[in-house]
Amino acid sequence: MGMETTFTIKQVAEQTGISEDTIRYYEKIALLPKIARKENGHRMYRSSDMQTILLLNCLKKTGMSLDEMRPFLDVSADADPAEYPELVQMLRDHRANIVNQIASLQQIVDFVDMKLEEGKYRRDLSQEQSDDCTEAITAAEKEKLVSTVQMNYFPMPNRGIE
Amino acid sequence: MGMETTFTIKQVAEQTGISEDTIRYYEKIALLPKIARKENGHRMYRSSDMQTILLLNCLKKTGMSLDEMRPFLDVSADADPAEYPELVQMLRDHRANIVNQIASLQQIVDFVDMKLEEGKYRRDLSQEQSDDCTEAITAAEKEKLVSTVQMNYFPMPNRGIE
DNA sequence: ATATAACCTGGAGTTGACTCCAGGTCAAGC
DNA sequence: GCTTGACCTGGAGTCAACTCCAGGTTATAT
Repeated sequence: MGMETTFTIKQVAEQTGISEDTIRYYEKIALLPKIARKENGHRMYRSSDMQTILLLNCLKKTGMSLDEMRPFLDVSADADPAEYPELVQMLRDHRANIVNQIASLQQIVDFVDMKLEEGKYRRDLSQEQSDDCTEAITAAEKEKLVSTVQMNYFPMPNRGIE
Repeated sequence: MGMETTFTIKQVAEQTGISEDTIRYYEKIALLPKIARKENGHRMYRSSDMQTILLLNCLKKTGMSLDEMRPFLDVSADADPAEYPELVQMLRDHRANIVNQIASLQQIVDFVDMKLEEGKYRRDLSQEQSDDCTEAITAAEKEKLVSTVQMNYFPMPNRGIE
């Protein structure tokens, strides 16, 4: 019968790179659901639990606090999101923030790449779009006599560090 | 002669939304350079200082620790980056992380949007690309019987919440 | 039989990033 | 002359997010 494969906490820790203590901590503060136990009391993680842990870690890296993550998990778990329209708005807002942040980071990277190549810089369209971040970087860069650069995304530039 | 306009700490706090205490703290831990003083000892911020503060705030929002920000500030300040190739690599790495993160967030948002529209979902190419984050989400979503979705960036979807 | 290893719990300790406070200076207004 | 407000300093306090630990159980290996 459908015996789902499960993992020990050690395995989960190894595979996710997150410490056992932290994983237990996430359960303690209810970021993870109650994990099922074996007869001996040891936790048995299902792969969906592991995915949730990875998701937490990912959201954390985007600067989200553990508390802020709860709604994300709710939507992922309850699967009934039409009930929470403001939650969806939160998701959208957070994405918008991240979009702005990456734009800013992209500019920093472009800036650095540019300096490496000394002189070879391309200037293109400067789109509208406003967030403290983008402003911060464009303005900071202007101080160094570099104008706004185009933002390009997925194709990692990899321009010669030669 | 070139009298640059300066700002009081209060003004900087108001304009950046960051508290005076925090601004002083950043100087204390040398994330900001020594800020010039007036005769009476009060700090005089130049607009480049303000931009640096905004940059710090922006990087913070992307989940970077204050310590990790230091190299970014060095490159921005010293303007001599060919000396630090591993620093450039750091920048690239961080950007790559963020790119992956936004891809993941995009998928979450798409997922939620999809659920709102109940049934109308588009499935496109699923690119390669690997990061715990993207894996976490795609796998988590598969659990809910939703397949990988295409990532689209700047045009905010804004599909009817109707 | 016993040691080793993987797990458990509750709670204390640590770290990073602020945030608050007491006590003091200085300049302007009443 | 005195109060008010904006600033200063050093240091203590707070909060989130871990991280560590002591003391205990159970399963496997020698």
